[in-house]
Amino acid sequence: MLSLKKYLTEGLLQFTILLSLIGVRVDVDTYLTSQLPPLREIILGPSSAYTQTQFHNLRNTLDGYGIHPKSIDLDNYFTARRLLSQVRALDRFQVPTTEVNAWLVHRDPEGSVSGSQPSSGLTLESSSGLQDVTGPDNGVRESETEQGFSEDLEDLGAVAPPVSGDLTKEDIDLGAGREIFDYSHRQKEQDVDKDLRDGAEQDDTWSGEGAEALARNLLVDGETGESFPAQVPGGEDQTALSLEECLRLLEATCPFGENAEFPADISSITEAVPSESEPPGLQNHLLSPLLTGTESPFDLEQQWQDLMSIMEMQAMEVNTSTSEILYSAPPGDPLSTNYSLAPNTPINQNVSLHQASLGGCSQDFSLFSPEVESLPVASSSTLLPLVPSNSTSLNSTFGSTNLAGLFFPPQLNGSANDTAGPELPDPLGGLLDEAMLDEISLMDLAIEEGFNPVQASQLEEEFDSDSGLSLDSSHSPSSLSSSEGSSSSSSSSSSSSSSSSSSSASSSASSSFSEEGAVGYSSDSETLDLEEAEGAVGYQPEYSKFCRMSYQDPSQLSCLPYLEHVGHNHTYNMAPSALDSADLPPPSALKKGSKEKQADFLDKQMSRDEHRARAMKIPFTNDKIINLPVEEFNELLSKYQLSEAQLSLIRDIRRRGKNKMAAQNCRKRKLDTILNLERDVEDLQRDKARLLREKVEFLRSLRQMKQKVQSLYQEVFGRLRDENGRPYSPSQYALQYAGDGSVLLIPRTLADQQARRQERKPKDRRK
DNA sequence: CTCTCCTGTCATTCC
DNA sequence: AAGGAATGACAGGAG
Repeated sequence: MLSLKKYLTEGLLQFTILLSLIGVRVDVDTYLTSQLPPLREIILGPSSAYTQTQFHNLRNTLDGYGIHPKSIDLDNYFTARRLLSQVRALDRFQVPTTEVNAWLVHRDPEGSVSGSQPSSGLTLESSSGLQDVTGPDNGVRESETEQGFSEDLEDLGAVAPPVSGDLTKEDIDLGAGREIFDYSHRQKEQDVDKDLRDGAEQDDTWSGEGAEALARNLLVDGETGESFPAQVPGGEDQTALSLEECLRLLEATCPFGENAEFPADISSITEAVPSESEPPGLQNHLLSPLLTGTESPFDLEQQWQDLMSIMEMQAMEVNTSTSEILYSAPPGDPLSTNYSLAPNTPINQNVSLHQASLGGCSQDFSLFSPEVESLPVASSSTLLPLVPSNSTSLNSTFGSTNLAGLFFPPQLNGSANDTAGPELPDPLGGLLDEAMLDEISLMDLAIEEGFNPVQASQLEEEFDSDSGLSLDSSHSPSSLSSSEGSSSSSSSSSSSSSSSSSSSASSSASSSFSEEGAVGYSSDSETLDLEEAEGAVGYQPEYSKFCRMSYQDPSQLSCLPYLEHVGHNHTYNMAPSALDSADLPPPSALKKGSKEKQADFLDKQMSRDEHRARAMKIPFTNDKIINLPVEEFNELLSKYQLSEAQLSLIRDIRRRGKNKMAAQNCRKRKLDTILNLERDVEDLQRDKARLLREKVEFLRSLRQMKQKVQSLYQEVFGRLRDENGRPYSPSQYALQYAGDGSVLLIPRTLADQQARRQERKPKDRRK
């Protein structure tokens, strides 16, 4: 039931967004499967914030080091882990890890405010890709971390000082019988309030100590700076190729070896082919695994995926400029096969040839350039006719015309395929068919999903400008409260260490507690003085503004030892112990004047409940009322002889105080949820863009390989002679590749039938 | 004056 | 059953 509810509330929303991003059918699937854990986290809630747990138990058992299950810190932890995992999972199967990052506990809280939130909120992509994604470890969500820990000052600063007029309404809501709050009570209450204002000068506790900003957490630049030299096939050598060599090449299904001959104007086709040649050894390295089989050792895959991931992150921010590096496959990368094409490689009896193509593919990835991104849309329409035509017009001429069509630049962008396609005799049989089908499917995908790079960029803009998702976290209360959290932690944690009375794990002893416990109930005279001071000063909104949104949780603070050493106080306008001072007996040597302002501050920090409590002469602080564990709270109540009205007020104060904190936490969680979603959207957008780029590159290389195979085919076929020394007619004969790699010269009709057969298989399979 | 945002509060549900 | 967390809804203050 719980999961269902959560799913329906948070999860469904996230899932919807994710689905819309993922699209209908994506080759992303292969990646998403590997992203399952993060995806599930996204769907079911990125953090514990969406899972209700037994906080009481947890809080009581975590014994001082407990991260509040709902705390933003835990959110940070999970978010960081999730994002990191997502990054890792982008290109490989995710191996869940259980390591706990040290930054979680020991991170400098201050760095968060400037380090992470502003960047994440305003410019969600401000940092480099690697930084951005690996950032969580460093500071993506640090501010929230500390916010989650510090909630102790909520009564000190988060409350706008009330005017006494509010009391009338609230008195009715106090839960006590209305008769309790009769006019005399109310009158007295208001009088007390007034007196409090006048006497606020006695409060001398606001130190206003300037807090030191903690050393900022610097985002560690995760960029490796590694450069992976693109491996370029050196197959452009213009050497004479004998028929035997051609056949050998074809048989070896390695048409792109060094010795492969290409027509002189091949350069016009592969305009982006780098001219540099590569060492033969490397070439062999690249090709050898392709010839051996499809199996891909996991370690190799792992390395490859890691490499891809790293390079991906680098290329992400540089966009397409560096993407050519991205796909310079390391030696032996049959993994590229699995990477994207393997699911779409139904080239049944041409396995080896296909692998060779992939090898070339990986080599040709270096050809990728931004301009290519315009290719898929253009070529998709032109390549489509190839599929049916391959099987039907096999008898059409195959020769010089096709050669010309193949090797002229128009071929590259597919325009030549428009005309050449129907005429192609499909000498390559199922190979090209399948490849074409794959390509077309990819193209279709690109079209139907709007994977046009331009559209992708538009999409990004759209998301960036989405008012619903883009939040300026630098202005968000969370970032504001983060500093306060650290500051408040200093006051409360230090005092809590001194207050051994409330040493239980859930004790929320703040400074007021220990002091209060020692001092006890303040005298009436003090109260009166404070009340006088209260009436003297008007409301100053600045204070409430600076002091609001304090999500501090005293219990968490007391449970975090490292915060005890944070000697900062960012509560510039907030009296660290406003409540305490109010209850403390007035210092005898209290000077009026300078102290008066502080008293005003203090008075304005007081919430309505505090005023009420004072008016009702509640003998302990609201902080205590709210934050004490139930047992201690009841114990406290039993110590005093309290009237029914007082008890009722106390319980109301406790209830409201608890609820106030809960509301703050709730809102914070909401905000975090939105930010998480925002971040997830960014990640998915990046993934999407990356996949789009990869797809474009794959298509491009595939096309190039097809052309090369075509040219080789024609080269070989053109050199074949019958027993009379005459060339074979392309309309009557065709070369066919057998499963064992041999090449046969068969009649065209037979080739037609086989091609048709192979064409149907994938179609049926796709249904 | 209106709108928006923030915050506190209440009611309710759930654990 | 009580305590409390979570959250939607509402109101009021402030800009």
